[in-house]
Amino acid sequence: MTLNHHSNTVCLCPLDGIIETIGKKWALLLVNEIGNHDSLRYNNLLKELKGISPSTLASMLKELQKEDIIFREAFNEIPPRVEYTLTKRGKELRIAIIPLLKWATKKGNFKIHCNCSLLKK
Amino acid sequence: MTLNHHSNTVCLCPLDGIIETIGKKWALLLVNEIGNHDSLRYNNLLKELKGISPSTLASMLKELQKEDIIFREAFNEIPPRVEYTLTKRGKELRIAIIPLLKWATKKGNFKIHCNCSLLKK
DNA sequence: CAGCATCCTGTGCGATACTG
DNA sequence: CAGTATCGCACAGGATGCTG
Repeated sequence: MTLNHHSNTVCLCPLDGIIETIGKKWALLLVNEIGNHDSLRYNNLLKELKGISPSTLASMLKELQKEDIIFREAFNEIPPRVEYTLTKRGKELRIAIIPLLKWATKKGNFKIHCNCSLLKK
Repeated sequence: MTLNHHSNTVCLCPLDGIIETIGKKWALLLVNEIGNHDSLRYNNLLKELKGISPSTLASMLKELQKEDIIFREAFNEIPPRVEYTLTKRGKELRIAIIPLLKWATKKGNFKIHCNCSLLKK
């Protein structure tokens, strides 16, 4: 994806690269789910995100780690334990998408009913 | 994509469905390009969005029309003329992604250099 | 428990040629 | 000019079974 610079117009260059990650089917759901729980483990995520497959979850987790959005902490125990949390950047992302959520709720003439506390402010 | 409702947490239900469109490779670039020019024609878009193929452009245009993000106006002339503009909803989308753009510019310790006027406010 | 390896399907998307 | 039709590839992502 090639993005241009224009001083008098909006450019999307900052999104270059990150859109491929953020736009993926489970990316934001994953970020949100972890954010809602502070910390989550692999099998928890597998259950909470109904429908995601192990392989897909694993690859998304890696990708989001690489983008410094989530943090992986492994404990040397038996059985093994791994906790996923949002990084500072990940928490900021969660905030940054709120306008987009608000936009999405206004569809045509009707408004999608949603109980999200953050959308009511 | 299945999204849950939780009253005390952030939910992504509003994004259900729309993410599949917005997250696509050319979607935001297309919205932005049209927004920057007020109005654009098919072949203009083909040139401005360097690298997009005719078929991809055509399918994206259709999808964005269906989502009420862009508007297609055909003139009965020879040769044929078709103008694409942003709908009200499309213009709002363009504004709604600015926080996301700002977020994306802050990558780790360095800041992406970008000349976008809207990002400097 | 937390994944990885493997296989398989759907589809996003590019290239090119053609049409009303 | 504004697309459509056809082909082909790459990859997202599901299902299942295996491993440290």
